[in-house]
Amino acid sequence: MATDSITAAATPPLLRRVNAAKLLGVLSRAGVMTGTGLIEATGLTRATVHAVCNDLIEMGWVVELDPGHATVGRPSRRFEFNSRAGYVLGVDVGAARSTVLLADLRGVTVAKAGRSLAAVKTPAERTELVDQAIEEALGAAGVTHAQVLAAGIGVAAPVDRAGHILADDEFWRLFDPALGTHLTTLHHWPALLENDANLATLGEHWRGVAQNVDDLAVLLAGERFGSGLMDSGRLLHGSRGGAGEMLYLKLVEGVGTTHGIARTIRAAAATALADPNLESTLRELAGPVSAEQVFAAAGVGDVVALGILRGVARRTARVIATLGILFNPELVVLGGGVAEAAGVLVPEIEAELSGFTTTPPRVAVSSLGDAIVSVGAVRHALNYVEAHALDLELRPGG
Amino acid sequence: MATDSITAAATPPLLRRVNAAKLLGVLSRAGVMTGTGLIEATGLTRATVHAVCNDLIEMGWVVELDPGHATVGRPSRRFEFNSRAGYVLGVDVGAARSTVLLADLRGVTVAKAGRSLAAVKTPAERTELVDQAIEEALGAAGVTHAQVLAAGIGVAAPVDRAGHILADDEFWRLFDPALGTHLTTLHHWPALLENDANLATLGEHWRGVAQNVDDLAVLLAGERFGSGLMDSGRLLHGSRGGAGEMLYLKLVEGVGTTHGIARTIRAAAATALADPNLESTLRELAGPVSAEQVFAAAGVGDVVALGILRGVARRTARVIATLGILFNPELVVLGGGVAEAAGVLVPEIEAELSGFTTTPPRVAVSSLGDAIVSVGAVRHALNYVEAHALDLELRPGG
DNA sequence: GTTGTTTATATAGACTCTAAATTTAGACTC
DNA sequence: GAGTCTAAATTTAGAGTCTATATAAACAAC
Repeated sequence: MATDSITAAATPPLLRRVNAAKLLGVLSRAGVMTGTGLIEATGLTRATVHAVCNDLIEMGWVVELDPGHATVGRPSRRFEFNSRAGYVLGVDVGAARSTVLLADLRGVTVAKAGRSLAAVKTPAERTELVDQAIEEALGAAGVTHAQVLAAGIGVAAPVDRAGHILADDEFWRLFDPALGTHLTTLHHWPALLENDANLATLGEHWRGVAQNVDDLAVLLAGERFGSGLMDSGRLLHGSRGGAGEMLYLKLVEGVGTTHGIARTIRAAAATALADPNLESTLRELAGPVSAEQVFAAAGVGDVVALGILRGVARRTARVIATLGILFNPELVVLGGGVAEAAGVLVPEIEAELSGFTTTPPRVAVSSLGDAIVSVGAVRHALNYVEAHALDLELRPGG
Repeated sequence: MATDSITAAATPPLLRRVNAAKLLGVLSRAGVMTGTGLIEATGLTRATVHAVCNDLIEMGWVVELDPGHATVGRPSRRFEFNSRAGYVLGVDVGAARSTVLLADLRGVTVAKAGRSLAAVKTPAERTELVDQAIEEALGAAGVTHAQVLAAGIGVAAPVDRAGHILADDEFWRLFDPALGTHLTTLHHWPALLENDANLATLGEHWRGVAQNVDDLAVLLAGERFGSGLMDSGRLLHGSRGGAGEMLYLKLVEGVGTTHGIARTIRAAAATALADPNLESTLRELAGPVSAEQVFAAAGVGDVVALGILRGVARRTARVIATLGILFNPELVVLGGGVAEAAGVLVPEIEAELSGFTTTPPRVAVSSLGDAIVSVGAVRHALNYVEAHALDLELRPGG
């Protein structure tokens, strides 16, 4: 708004760029199209469509297939988006584990790898293990470094719009000061850092339960609450990448901490079993009770477990209520470690929500499981590739 | 993202549109520029600049001035943005009062009018009074209906991105079902509805204390808390226009209601004075104590008043903390009825905030006073005009 | 009045698109 | 198997946009 934007003047070649980008976008979503199909989809004339397609074939983004079997008339040229013109990486650098997805340009996963980070003691060790996972994924698919066009990297830290981890925050500065620069400089591709909850939001919007939902919140709810917020299809970042931070929960009645669902369940179970008068199948288990065990016990009717889950649902409803009222998303997606099991909480959560607002958001549980962040990281990288497609140089694989 | 957008193909005239829009934007911000200045600002060549300027002069958006006194060389053509090519209205339809600003295309106010809505009983009466204020402003400036290009209308209700008041909400449906359609159909200009807190945010961003701050929250804090949220220069709306709604405050410890600063102060004063043991200058006042009186008493050292304000500051800090943590704005602006007086609360609020987060937003008090919403409404209308400038037909005034 | 500087105007060339005419490739018909 | 039909590809002409360069104009200074 205030920018006097000395962006370049619009010259005739800009038209070709605009039309080429548009055609490539249409084709990448459709996969294969004929010339006539592209004419209808883009509004361009046949002459232009062919000229643009020839350009894109030259650049490597499009390949021409054998003409299809025409029923009548001259056979069409058939164009296919060259989804193997390059690859992207989606990397989730979690607290306990790093997951790497290697995907083609349509987002189809071609390799997967992971490393446990549980024993990591230094940032350098973590980076090394992440690199190992990346190399493993590339090796498994036979993809060279030069073929990778971008990598999305999810971290559990505030990341601003420029992809920088908030340096002011001492915790994260200790955590991984060099992860971003390391990955960006060591490899040939841009490493696009983003907050993990934001990537989870991109993931659900792209391939999860929030497709076609442009006003969205994703609540990572396993060990610690964190959220990603999307308004009109755009992720929020705030001034220092802190949007979605949930530390305010310590001010919310009936919530009090940012402890997530799994952690809250474990604590509640420990408290309940400390009371010798309560009878529960949970008592038969050896060692501390896990959240999964409580869900399982509730599934077979254990009264104590059901009581714990009811309390957790009510608490979670309060978390969702604050987000839902202030942001007004159409949908709140529960993700993170407990996502599948948390499905049983949804009815109770929704019932509770209606006590806080007359226009509550819908509540759903993630369908992406462990991959919620890494799938979003792939989408993040693809967004970059789509935005810069005509500027990137494609290199054929070895 | 999911849209297969059958937007029109990019044809050569699009270039002219792009360049004309850019040049007009530069000129509207600068006021008067020479051809050479426009060349530098736009990156276009002289031939193109002149061609575009001739087009814009033809359309009425630009006027050519007498050549300036050249120090050396051939005198430049001088072009001026024709800020009187049309006008916009900024209308604040508040609970108690409606304020109308009439502004030229650079946003300079050329007339002002208002009506009290205190005695209004029906929507039709309200609409009638708003219309009266509009007519008064137009009459005072000698501007005809045909010269008005757009009107921004602020209402204290959720308004979605399309400018529709949330119809589901029974309160607002009773309030003013037909205000939008009435104003749109009765006059020749588009009436662009928007939530009042959102307009306040536009206003502060444009002409208030938040200039150059693109991650911003404005907290209307007079009788009832309401907020407008801006991320990266864009207003948030949520799925049904409810973004910024603060009903969640009833779940926040130490807040409990959406009652604003003025209302909270009055209630605290009444409570304090009910205790016969407390000595205070407030006791000498006749009738119920107003918020202004408490601010005044505190200003002269009244201990009870100071205690009330301290409590209000702490409560307000909790409101700002929730917004500040979840949204991470760079700045939170306090606006509404108590804005000027609330300046004295800021130090206490900021001190309190640092107890909730290590990265609190800055806190400031609105500089726009009563006009916060109507100024934003003018900006909202101007945004529309700028976006559609080349499609609008300008009509000379009578 | 001549010179110098800056700007305005005119012309030529390049790139882009559309629109319309022409050609082509395959299927179908007799 | 030659002719016909159809849809698509290709070619050609025309219009709009920009830049770059050359030429003309207006004013100041000497």
